[in-house]
Order: sequence, then structure tokens, then C-alpha cells
Amino acid sequence: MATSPRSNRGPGAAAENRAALIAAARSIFATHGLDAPLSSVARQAGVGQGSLYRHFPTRYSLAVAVFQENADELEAIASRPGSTLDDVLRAITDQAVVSTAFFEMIEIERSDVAGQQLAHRISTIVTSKMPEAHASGRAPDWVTSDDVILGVAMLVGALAKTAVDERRAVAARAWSLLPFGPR
Amino acid sequence: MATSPRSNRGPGAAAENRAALIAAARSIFATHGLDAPLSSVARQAGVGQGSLYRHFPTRYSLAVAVFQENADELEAIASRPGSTLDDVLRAITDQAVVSTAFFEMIEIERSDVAGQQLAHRISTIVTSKMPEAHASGRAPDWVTSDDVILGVAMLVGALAKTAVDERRAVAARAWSLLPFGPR
Amino acid sequence: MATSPRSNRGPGAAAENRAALIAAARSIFATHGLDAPLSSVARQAGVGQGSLYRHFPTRYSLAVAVFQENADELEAIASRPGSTLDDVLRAITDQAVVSTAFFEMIEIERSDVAGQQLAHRISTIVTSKMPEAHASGRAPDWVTSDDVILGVAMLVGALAKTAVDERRAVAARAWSLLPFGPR
Amino acid sequence: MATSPRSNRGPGAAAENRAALIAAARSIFATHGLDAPLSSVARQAGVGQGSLYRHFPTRYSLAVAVFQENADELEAIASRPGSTLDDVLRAITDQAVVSTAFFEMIEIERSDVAGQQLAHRISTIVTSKMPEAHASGRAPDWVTSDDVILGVAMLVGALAKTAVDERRAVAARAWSLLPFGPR
DNA sequence: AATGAATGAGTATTCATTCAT
DNA sequence: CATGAATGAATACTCATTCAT
Repeated sequence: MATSPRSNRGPGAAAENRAALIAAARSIFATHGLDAPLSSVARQAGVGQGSLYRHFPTRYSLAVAVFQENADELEAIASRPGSTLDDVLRAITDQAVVSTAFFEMIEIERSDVAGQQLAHRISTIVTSKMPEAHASGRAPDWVTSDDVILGVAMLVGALAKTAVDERRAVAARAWSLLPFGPR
Repeated sequence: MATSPRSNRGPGAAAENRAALIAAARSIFATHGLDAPLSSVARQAGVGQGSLYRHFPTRYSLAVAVFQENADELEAIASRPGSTLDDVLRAITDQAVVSTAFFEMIEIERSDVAGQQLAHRISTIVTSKMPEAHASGRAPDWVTSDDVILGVAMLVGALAKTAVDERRAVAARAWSLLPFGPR
Repeated sequence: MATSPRSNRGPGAAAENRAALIAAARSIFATHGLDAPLSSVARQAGVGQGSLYRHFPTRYSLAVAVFQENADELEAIASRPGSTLDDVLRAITDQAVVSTAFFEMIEIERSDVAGQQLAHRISTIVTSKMPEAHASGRAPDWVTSDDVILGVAMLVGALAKTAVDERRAVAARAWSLLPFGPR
Repeated sequence: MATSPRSNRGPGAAAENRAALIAAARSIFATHGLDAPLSSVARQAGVGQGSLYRHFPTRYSLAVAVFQENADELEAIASRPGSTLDDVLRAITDQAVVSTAFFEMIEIERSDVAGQQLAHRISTIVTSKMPEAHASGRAPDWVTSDDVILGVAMLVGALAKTAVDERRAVAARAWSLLPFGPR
């Protein structure tokens, strides 16, 4: 029952801890998947088990926090004037080469509101780029944004089982099979 | 104090047990994934834990045994006179709609010799159908058998995250995005 | 990095906090028992964990503070001119129907001085009513104040395991079994 | 994941283990209540955590196994020719002096079938003794078997908070307050 | 060769208590 | 004096693997 905390860095460490947890989770989810032990996240973050749960009551909430940053990055790219679907898909590929966890989570989306929001953000980004993609001929007219998202899922599905050092090459080949892959 | 195994069907049951384990594993891997508790496989097979380990020392060896049958089926189809790549891909799709575990395992192949053999069998099947596919125009000339296998991986990757009752539709759409999908 | 407590109402809030903690504890002890998480008390009180511990260093000290009010109420009734043992027992029953925590604590008394004092207050109240109870025949002569207190313990013991909405009925029946139950 | 069991006494230990678990649970439930850590039960029984869960999947099932023996004992006494309600109540008292856990569990009964069965067994025993108790005048005619059971609950409730070495005396006094206490 | 029980490491989660700000 | 985050011990439960019979 009684506890003897070795070092209590105090509330000031809250923000640091949160950031450390997210960073640790990003790395661990990337290497060990979304099912990795949360204890390893806490350990790598140098944070107590309890603090992890305070910041992120569920594994999912931690994942969402991690992947929010991925979505942020994609939105940043998409909102860049003149950016195209290709730019977005290249960024997605870059992210997936590092870790497929983000997209795996999106695909399981249905369970959680936060996951749905992430999915929606991606969907919005892709949709916003479709007109240009159609106009420029980079994507056939019959291709919908849902198709593109399915394509991303297919890409990620293939990458998920691929060793990290081969992902770049596999991604290139995979995109070449799809009618809207980035060049 | 002494234990009296209720029903020790004896050595004669070896073959039966093996078959029961494979059947149970197929069903459980399909519904709960390749990481499902092995104890549940033994239970559903009506076989002791020990027997499971005797027959299949590793989880992987059990999976291989299960999926050998999938490969058998594909080979049977491929060896049917006049059968085409389309037939093979349709059969693969049918299998993946039921369970993506087979293909997930193939993609992890490297860890195990038996897994590599499975991968090789699939590869051989696909390769054997490429000439016809090219000739008939069902697949562009630039598409290699590795491309087709990558396409399968992409399809399965997408299906893996899809609810079973939506897989058929998703598969159809996914194939429509690839230049060699079955009609 | 620095922490900025959102609402530090400052020292002036001490009394308020104390009261809020007691109120929250009363409600939580009633619904979740004396073992309820202290964090839930702090939360419901809208007070920091630290403040809870400052005001009440031990779970027990919090409980004592809560139940002091119960004793106050009983004393108020007992000191009413003309009030009888019946009145006291009815009040006790009313309290126990809402929450048995008060009496459970008294019975564990020995651990803590404050608990003993509570027990003593109850004892004094009951003792003061015995002469009248004996005189009026409401309690047989051989019944001592300790007997009455034991009777209360028995009642509460039975109520503790009874669903709240059945407690009133059970209490009535229990009293009917004792030679000094209120009518 | 991998485990290295120090000593596997083999299936032959099953019966021993079961018995050891029940014995340990009896002692631990008596001293630490029904909420005692199950790990302590396993430890005291000299049995692995997993074996405990194999034998008793829930805390409740363990408790039931423990208290089945109490009910057995009471039934044995009740079925003795010429035995009376007094005999039964004395046996109950003896059990409660040692541990109130049995009766606490019965009173929580509603949650579980096994608990209900235990409650039913007690009820049956008491009911079977009522006619004799009424005839002999040991219990007033208006006292039902439910009253007796309520009386037991009241007794146990009082004993639960009483130090073990005072329980005998408290029980005697408590019974003297009830119209059907054993002499 | 089969059985099924035994084992204990691993993981998730909760909560009492401390402490920097 | 308040706040609320930090800490880690404690506990429940699962499951891969081994082993006596």
C-alpha cells in the first residue's frame, strides 16, 4: 500500500513528461506495433506508470496523441499553396516508411471518436486534393478520394509486413501499380 | 494423488489429433488472428496442451500446417487445364475474405524455412500464370509475378483491417485499382 | 515548464475546502464504503489531493470528521426534552439506512483516539436514555446500555449487506427481534 | 513470454494443490477478509498463480469452495437424529467465531448462483429445525426461519467488527438479546 | 504418444502518498 | 496553504511452455 517515490520532479515536469511519453510511444509503436507494452513506453520515457495513465488513460488516447502529429504534418503540407495530391501521398509514404502504426490505427478507427476524427482529417486532406489531381491527369477521373484512401491502406498493409530497410523500394513499386501513385 | 487421464486415446490418435489441431487453428487464426492463445486451439481441438506442442513445437509450425492447405487449394486450381491468373486471384481473394492470416504469415516468411517454402509455392503458381495473363492482355507486359504478389499483399493488407462482412466489396474495389485484378 | 495552478483559491479557502471534503466523503463513504479511493473524495470535493491530506492526514481522520456530524445529530435529539431511547434508536436507524459507514467505523474504534471518542459519545447518549426506557418498560430491566449498543451493531451488521432499498424493511424486522427496538 | 518453472510437481499434485488452496484461502479469508489478495492465497498454498486460476477462475469460486465445507458441517449436524435448532445455531456461532467470511459471502449472495445455493442450504437447514424449535418453546411461534437467518446475519455483523478473542463473549450476549438464541 | 495440470513471467491498472511550484 | 502531477508498489489476470503420469 505504502509507496516510496524515489524522485518526484513535481508538477513542473508535467509537460515534459507528456512530451516524453508521446516521443517514447512514437518510437515504440513504430518498432513494436500498437500492442507494445505500455510499461515499456513509461520506462523509455523515464516516467512512472501512474503518470502515463494520468496523461493517457487508455492506450488509444496515447496513440491518438502520437498520431495527431502525423495528421498535423499532413495538413501542413496540404495547406501549402500549390501542393498536390502527389505531395500528400509522398508525405504519407514517408511516414509509413518510418511507421505504419498511424495508418493501422486509422483503419481500426471505428472503436473510438478520436480515431474517427483522425480518419476524417486524412479524408479531408485527400478530398481537397482530388480536383487538382483530376485536372492535372495525375489521377483518372473515375478515382474517388475513397479510392485513394483505400490505396493508402493497401500500401500500408504491404509495408507493415516489410522490413524497414526495404520499405522505400516496396512503396515505390506499390505506387507504380496504382493509378494515382506519386512519381 | 495419482492422476488418471480421463480419455487418453493413445498413440493411435496421433493423426486424428494432428488434423483436429489444424482445423481448430484454422478457425481460431481466422477469427482471432495469428496471435491467438494456443491454449484455445488445443481446447477447441479437444486435445491436450502437451500434444499440441508435440505436433507443433512452435506457433509458426502450426500456422504452416494450417496454410499448407490453402497452398494446396491454389495449386489445385492453378494446375487445372485452362485456368488463368484470374482464377488464381479469385481463389486467393476467396481465401483472404475468410481469413487474412495465411497471407500475413507468408509476408513474415523470412523467419522460418517452412514459411519460405509456402511463399515459394505461391510465387511458383503466380509465375506459371503470367505468360497467359500477358498474352491475353489481362496483365500489362510490364507487370511481373512479383508485382502480382505485391498486389496480393496490398489487397490482404487492406482486408486485414476490414470487417469480414465488408471484405468482399473492399476486395472488388481494391482489385479495380490494380492493373491485373480479376474481373 | 513552470506550473500554474489554475485556481488556487488560497488559504482563505481552507474552511470551505474542509467542508467540501467532509461532504464529499460522506457521500462517497455512503455509496462506496469506507474503503473508497480517497482520490475520488478529493475529486468530488473539487479539492487537490494535497489539501485532502493536509486537512485529514489519515483516512480515519476524514471518517471521524464526517461522522462527528452524525453524533451531533444524535446528541441533538437526545438532548431534546422528553426524548426517549426510541427516538434515539429511530434516528440511528435513519442514519444507518442511508449509510452504515458511521457505525462500522465506531466498531473498529480501538485503532484511534478519535474513534473512541465517537464511540463514547454514542455510549453516553444511550446510557442517558436507559432509565427512562427501563421505567417505561420499553426495555427490560436486565438490558444494559451496552446491550443496546450491541443491538445497534447487530442491526447495522445486517443492514450493511442489505441493498439500500430494502434496508428500511429489514431494519424493522431486526428491531422486532430485539427486546428494545423502537416501535 | 518464456517461463522457467522451478519445480513442476506434475498433475499428480492437482488434488493436493486444490486442497492446499482451499485451506490457504480459508485461513486468509478468515484473517484478512474476502478481499484479501489472491496472490497471498497462492503463496501460502505453495502453488503457482496460474494453478490458482485454473482451479478457481474467480475469487468467488474459491470462496464457494471454502465455504462449501462450512455448509457441509452444518448439514451434518442438522441431520444428526435429535439435533435441534440450538445445535445448529451453536455450530454457526462456532464457525463465525473463527471467521465471519462465510456468512458475509452468503449475504452478498445475489451475485452468483453458487452463492445462492449456499444461502439455500443454510435456509433449508434452519427451516428443517423450526417445527421442533416451536414445539419445544425454544423459539416463539411468531419467529420464522427468515427471522432466524436474519438473526444470524445480525450476530455475524456484530462479530465481524469484533476482535477474535472477544467474539465468544459477544456472541453469547448477542444471542441473549434474540428470542431464539441457543443456550 | 497423450493428457492436462503446474509454473511464473509479463502486462494492465489502481491508488496511497509525496512534493515541486 | 492550495494545487495537481509524480511515483511505484500492489494486485489481478493471462498465457507460453514444461513435465509427471
